[in-house]
Amino acid sequence: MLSFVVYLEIMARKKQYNENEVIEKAMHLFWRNGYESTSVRMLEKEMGINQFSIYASFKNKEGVFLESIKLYNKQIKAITNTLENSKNGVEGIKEYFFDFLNFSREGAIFKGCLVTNTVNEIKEDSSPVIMAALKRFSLTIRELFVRNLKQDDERDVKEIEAQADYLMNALLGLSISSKVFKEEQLKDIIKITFLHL
Amino acid sequence: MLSFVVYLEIMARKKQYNENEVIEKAMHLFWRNGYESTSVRMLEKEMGINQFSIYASFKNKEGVFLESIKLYNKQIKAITNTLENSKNGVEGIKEYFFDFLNFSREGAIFKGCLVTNTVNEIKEDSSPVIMAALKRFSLTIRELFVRNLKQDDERDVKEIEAQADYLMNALLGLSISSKVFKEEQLKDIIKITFLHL
DNA sequence: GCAATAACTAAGCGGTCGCTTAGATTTAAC
DNA sequence: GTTAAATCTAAGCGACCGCTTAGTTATTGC
Repeated sequence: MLSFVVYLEIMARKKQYNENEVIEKAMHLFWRNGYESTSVRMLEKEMGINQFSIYASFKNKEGVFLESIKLYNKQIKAITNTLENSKNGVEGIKEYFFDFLNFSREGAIFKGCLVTNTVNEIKEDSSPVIMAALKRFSLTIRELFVRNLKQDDERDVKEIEAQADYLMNALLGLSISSKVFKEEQLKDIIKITFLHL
Repeated sequence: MLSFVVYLEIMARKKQYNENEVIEKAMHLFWRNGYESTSVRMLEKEMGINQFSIYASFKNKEGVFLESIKLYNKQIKAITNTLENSKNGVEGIKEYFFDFLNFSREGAIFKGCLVTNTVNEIKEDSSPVIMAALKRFSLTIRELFVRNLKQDDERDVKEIEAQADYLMNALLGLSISSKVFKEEQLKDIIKITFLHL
């Protein structure tokens, strides 16, 4: 405890990097490459700092990734907020789908969803902490869908739950499709997805 | 050339395993674990043969995987044939979705689609041969969807193409969803997917 | 039985992985 | 200027990766 106070009082050499800035770079690398196939050596180069600094700041590779998801969450909040504040039911969800497409775009190519990409790659029992964080993220989105579906009051609870699952399925699919299909196709997919809701 | 004749005439020790049998085991391992995180040591144990034998029979790890896809194709042919022979348009595709769910089941858990799982994991430029095989597979399925959609003659070509993309998106989603959602939810997702087609 | 040959076992190759450590360098307090 | 502490660089740790090779074993034709 005392050592903590001492730590605060005596400052030695300053960090030569900003932790938020280097995480931003790490996040984009994970986003493009996935978790497993992003090595610490690659992170080193992309973040512009030595391995020692990576481990000093974020404990381990998993720590870097968890911070990357936090940042991802923060950035995607711009569009989830729009959804959260929308009062136009299904139409609001549809807009979220289009917003997500834009969000996942990097120039002409689509990177999909960082979370979905990683869920597909990670084994539950080898990375339980990461898996838990990813599931938490997905559930949040699904709850937003449920909330918006309730705004159109002709639906009963059971129907809403099933439709939320249907929408999650479409969104998960979109995360893969966006790497294969062209933009025009993706937009048409979204249109058809919402035709009968 | 002559050496080939000699090779046929003089048989030495016999292989102590059946190549088809060991590929079946390899395929299921890849299906459960994905390509990258299935190591040759794991294949060794699962296939019940030494690394030397693996490389002698299939050249390398990629070769084992390509043979696994071939087998996967052969096995899934049971349900794609049903789709190919169906004459009831959209209804036939819907049945394919349900058939696929059953096909991807291993007891209580769903393993998704071997092809989709791997597409998600592989980087195009690091495994171009595998990627090409996977894309070929996906296109075949999509073409079957188009064929069946044409059977209901009220659609024009442009609509059919868009609907085929929509269905592929749903199927890709299902491959992920099946690892997260319960069976009852998955079936409801399929039902809603086909509501308005 | 004997020589030839293919299939086996097991050890090991170079390379990369996530992560740690030894030692030099920068900062701050006195 | 001296000392203490945090941060840097760079080398290296053990483990695992895909793959190969040396040497043994089983099967064949004669």
